[in-house]
Amino acid sequence: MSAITVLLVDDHLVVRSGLKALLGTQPDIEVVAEASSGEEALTAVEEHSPAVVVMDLAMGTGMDGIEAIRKLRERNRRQAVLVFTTYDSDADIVRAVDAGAMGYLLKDAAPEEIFAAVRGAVQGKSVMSAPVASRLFQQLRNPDEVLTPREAELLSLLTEGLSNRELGQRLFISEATVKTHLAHIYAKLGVETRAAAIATAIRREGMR
Amino acid sequence: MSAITVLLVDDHLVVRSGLKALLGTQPDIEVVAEASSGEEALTAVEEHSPAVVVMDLAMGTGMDGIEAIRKLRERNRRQAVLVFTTYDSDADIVRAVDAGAMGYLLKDAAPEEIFAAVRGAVQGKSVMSAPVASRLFQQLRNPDEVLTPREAELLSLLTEGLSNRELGQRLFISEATVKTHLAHIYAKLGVETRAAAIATAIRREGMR
DNA sequence: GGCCGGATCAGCCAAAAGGCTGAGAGACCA
DNA sequence: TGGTCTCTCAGCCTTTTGGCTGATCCGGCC
Repeated sequence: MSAITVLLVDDHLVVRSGLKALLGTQPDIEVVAEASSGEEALTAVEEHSPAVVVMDLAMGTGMDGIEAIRKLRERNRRQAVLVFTTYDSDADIVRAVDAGAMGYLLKDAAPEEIFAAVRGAVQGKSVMSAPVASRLFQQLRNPDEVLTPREAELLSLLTEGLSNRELGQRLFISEATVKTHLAHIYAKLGVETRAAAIATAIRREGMR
Repeated sequence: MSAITVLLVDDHLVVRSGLKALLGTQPDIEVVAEASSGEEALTAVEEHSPAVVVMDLAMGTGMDGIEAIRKLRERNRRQAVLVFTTYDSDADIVRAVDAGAMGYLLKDAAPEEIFAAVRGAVQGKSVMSAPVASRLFQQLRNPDEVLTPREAELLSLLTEGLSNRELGQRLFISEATVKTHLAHIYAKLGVETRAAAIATAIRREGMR
């Protein structure tokens, strides 16, 4: 039986070669190509038809990882894609899964975990790192922590550094209403100050 | 003549093995040890006395890279340390250089650049990636806008959402001093509130 | 029709943050 | 030696923010 063919996509050469070395230790896995951007990934898939694409979400320039996943899946709905990235941001996880990723691994994952994810991906299995999974579970268990559209709008403006007065003016609501919304947002995010809310929002949702 | 001995410090296994593979292609460079945390790095240096320590700043748990550099340099002022990290944040650069780093490389650096930095470090030369260098130049042109190491440290903690009291406790200074530093930071960043400072810092510095 | 969640607003009070001035200690440099 | 920079701290005052309670309005939904 032939080995599982893999395409690596990451804009960092050292990460690619590290992952290649790691996967190379497995006789049933073979890295057949590498790409350093979303664009390159698309052409590399055309050329090599890898069984699995292992992709970083953060690409320095051009198309980002999410967009690349979406395009890959548009062209071939059977294409297995694994996300292999540094940060476990709620927003990124949701967006990646939505775009069609089969699994979501963090870069500090154990080698065995990575091997298992690659093998699982070709069988259509979904594999994700424990921290990622726990985040998703928490979202499912606690729908109370989901922001309403208006709250999300406020939070987004909050991360631009606006004061309550400015928020009110921008949204055509009174300062009192702003404060009410903020109180709800703080409760849902589990913080007590606007500074912590901003920090949490940016780190958790990938806002910037 | 013997090879340049190197200790790799990064909490991501794939990055370590990638870097090791890359450096292994050079006959005059030898990776003699690896560490996945600041604590491990300290003991590994004791044991192997590497000529150069190549270190990521962002360590998942425990001592961060900056702290590790400081401790290494306290024990041996001749220890060459190269920072090898993902983001070119102003604050991190200033703090790393202040802590005693000899060079500052980004993870997407070209292999030749990395080799040159390692070779330069043992001779006491300072090497940095082009984007990092340009940031420093810009700072030199506008010295009024350059944060002092202490201010950068505060700003970094600020982006974690801490209150003035918490900042004081964390840094072992009074709340009054915290407020003084913050006032200076706001002036240099051109903002008026901590929320805006956090937003600016994160967007401008790539902090997270 | 009644219930509920989301969005809107008000008032009151305590805590936190910010603006301002002034000042001492230590390092570094000309 | 004197000047400059950084870090440290204090007091005073105003503005902003956050916690709490209670209230109205509207659109879906059973």
